[in-house]
Amino acid sequence: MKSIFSNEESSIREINGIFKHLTSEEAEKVEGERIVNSYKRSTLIYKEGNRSTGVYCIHSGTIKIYKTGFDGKEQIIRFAKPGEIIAFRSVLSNEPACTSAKVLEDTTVSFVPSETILFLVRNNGNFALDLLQLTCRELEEANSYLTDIAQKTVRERLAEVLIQLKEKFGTDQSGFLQISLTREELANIVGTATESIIRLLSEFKDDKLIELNGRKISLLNVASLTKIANIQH
Amino acid sequence: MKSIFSNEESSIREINGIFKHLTSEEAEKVEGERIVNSYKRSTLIYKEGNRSTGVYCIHSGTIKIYKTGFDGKEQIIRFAKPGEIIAFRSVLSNEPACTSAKVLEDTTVSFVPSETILFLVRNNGNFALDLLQLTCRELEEANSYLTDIAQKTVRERLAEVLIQLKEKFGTDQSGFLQISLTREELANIVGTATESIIRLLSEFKDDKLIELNGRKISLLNVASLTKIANIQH
DNA sequence: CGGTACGTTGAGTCATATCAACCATAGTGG
DNA sequence: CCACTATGGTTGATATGACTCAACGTACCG
Repeated sequence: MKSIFSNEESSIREINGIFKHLTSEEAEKVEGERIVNSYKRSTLIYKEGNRSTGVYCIHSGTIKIYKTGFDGKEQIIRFAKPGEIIAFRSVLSNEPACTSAKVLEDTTVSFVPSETILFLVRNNGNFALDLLQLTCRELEEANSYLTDIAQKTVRERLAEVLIQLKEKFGTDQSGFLQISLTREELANIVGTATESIIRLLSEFKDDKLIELNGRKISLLNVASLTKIANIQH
Repeated sequence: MKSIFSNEESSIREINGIFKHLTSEEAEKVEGERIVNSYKRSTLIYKEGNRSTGVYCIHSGTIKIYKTGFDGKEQIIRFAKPGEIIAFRSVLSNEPACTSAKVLEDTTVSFVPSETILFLVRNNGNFALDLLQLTCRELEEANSYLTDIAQKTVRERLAEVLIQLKEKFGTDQSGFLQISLTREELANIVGTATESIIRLLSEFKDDKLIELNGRKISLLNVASLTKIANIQH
């Protein structure tokens, strides 16, 4: 496991794939302009409606990105983990943030100012292309999940979300997902009520598809879950 | 109203805003490489799973972009009208298309090969930035609609969709929306069953919120519809 | 020790999906 | 010119998934 220190000392090009095509001078410029910060669990990094003054490259920890719906209910859009960047949409489109970001697991980030990012986009075509691919990937995921929410049942979506969480965060030695979410947060990903999540998790548990230990979840039968989720390949 | 001919003859920079920052030489390059095509209603322009070899800039007509869900049901992601481009996601990320595009109203498009687009991204930072803003705008819309589908009722979403259609396509002299959709297509935007759309449209009609004439829809009381839609500003 | 946040369960309700029947229209082919 | 078929629209009856509300348990924290 890398310490925060080793991350701070390593080059920005290694920390975050998005910077892989920077020239040495560009990388040095970013090194000089980035600001490393640490945030504790529950810290709000940025808030819907505010302008972003830069992007955050995540060194360590986990962050949830969510939108607040009409009645204040949050819809989790995605999670960000080490190697990913957040707030780039607001920076690139020069508009207020349309999501909020809150720390799930204590995190260390590099803040890179908007002007630096925009400078790089204008001056390094490969960097621009990498960013475009990043936004396009997110766009694809958003459209795909849109279709799922519109067409699948809550049960199917929960199975799918569990599988995605496993793919994204992996498992510890005991097989438990390496992400800890409240039932309410799970509900806010799937797009349902907390009680529905609780009942479905119990069902999955009774059916020996998963194992539960407080907030820890282990997938016992991915094949069956995949079938339940109706995942297309 | 512009004729197809005048569109073909006008500069690509005027036809599509995305090209507004091209240099004269770049614009000329695009002029030389684009291929103008016309498609009749119901033509499939590209299909989910296939690779795109370029983007399509729409001169005239309307196109629906949709994903096919697990059981074959289509989810309409967006509509494209003159001045917009389609298939850029697949081109930029160099992946198979994750949506299909079908002609709703006879259309004329300029096909611009992938290599041309990628060349421009790499060589013109402002073009890259414009494309980034375009993808970011779509990303925002996708996330926003994701939240709506997850949290709002069908009734709320239908009201919202009707308002969005009015904003995007406008109305004719009689006040009818300038887009003609089947009940099934409406259902495939809102993410519900055809029968539900029919019933809700009748309700709205009974409540004097809309007027119906076959597929033609006129919004009589946008204020009430906005309230029903719970649209946040 | 009281407070707060989270988790769980049961009961009742409602919005929406599903199923089925039917009508209208238009295009097709013999 | 007429059956034939396909497509789209409508309505009613019924089923049910999921939400809401309410009560209660648990655990941690100051």
